[in-house]
Amino acid sequence: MPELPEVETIRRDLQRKIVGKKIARIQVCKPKIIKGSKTALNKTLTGNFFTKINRRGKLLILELKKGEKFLLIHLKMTGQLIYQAQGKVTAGGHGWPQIDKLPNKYSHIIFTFVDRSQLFFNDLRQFGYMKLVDENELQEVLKKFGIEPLTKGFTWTNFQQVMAGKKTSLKAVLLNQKLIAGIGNIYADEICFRAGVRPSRAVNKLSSAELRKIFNSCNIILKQAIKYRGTTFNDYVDADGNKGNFISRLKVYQRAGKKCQRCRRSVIEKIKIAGRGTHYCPRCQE
DNA sequence: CTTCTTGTTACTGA
DNA sequence: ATCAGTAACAAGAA
Repeated sequence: MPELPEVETIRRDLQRKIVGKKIARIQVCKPKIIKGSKTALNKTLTGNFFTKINRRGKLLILELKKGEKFLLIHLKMTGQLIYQAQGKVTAGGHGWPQIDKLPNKYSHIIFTFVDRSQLFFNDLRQFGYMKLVDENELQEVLKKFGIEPLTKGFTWTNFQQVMAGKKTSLKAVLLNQKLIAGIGNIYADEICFRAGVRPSRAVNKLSSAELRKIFNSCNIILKQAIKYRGTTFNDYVDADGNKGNFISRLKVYQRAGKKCQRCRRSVIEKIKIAGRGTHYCPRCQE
């Protein structure tokens, strides 16, 4: 699932690959992916180019020339953005092709640039979307996001303020995009493990020391995951179609029933919190 | 066949 | 106001 580290990896890839490249045409194979007017989107994008690729939480914000319009892209669970130069198979690594020949049956939107290179929006479950917005609409959307990890605003003081008085579980708070932006199910579990705190704990019952560990773990886990270009469990790939490498560093997520690598004694348990599968070590997490 | 998975929003009931 | 729980969206894996 693309969470902050995966979306950030794609953002950096696209920033390098498509900024300044003139769009020749857009094929909309699955209209429902586009929220709002399809003709307006087509008209605005064709012949235009992106000047900058930004991100807020798990949302990509592609800025168009003169900054008057923005293309929002959310990948939800199974969305992919894969860029290919004309006639080139860029995917692979170890000589094995990791993606199908594109477009495939999940390629719902296709951008073709004037140099004949292409950007494919693939989405198996079709939950992801694209939306064209103006500056005002963008600000409305951005208002709903909580503090952004790995930025200047993600301070210990702000973090404490966000957590203050929350009676709900730590897991629910970490997943709540209105409080902290960008953390999803994988990294929420990994952050709790690193902090040594059970995700089921009520936030208002956590000590200041525990909160501090959670704050530090947010920074370390997310930074590390970006360094490893994200986690591929099912569908996530970067803009070249390559898998992320963080999966080998996962300590609890998808390790239910396996021995904890830290204490080497307990077995990772899986329960449901806030409606989500939640993994933790009963010995390492209090 | 059923159940589970996940990001987000919407809705209901406490 | 605040929170928990669930349905919905879709498709595939087990």
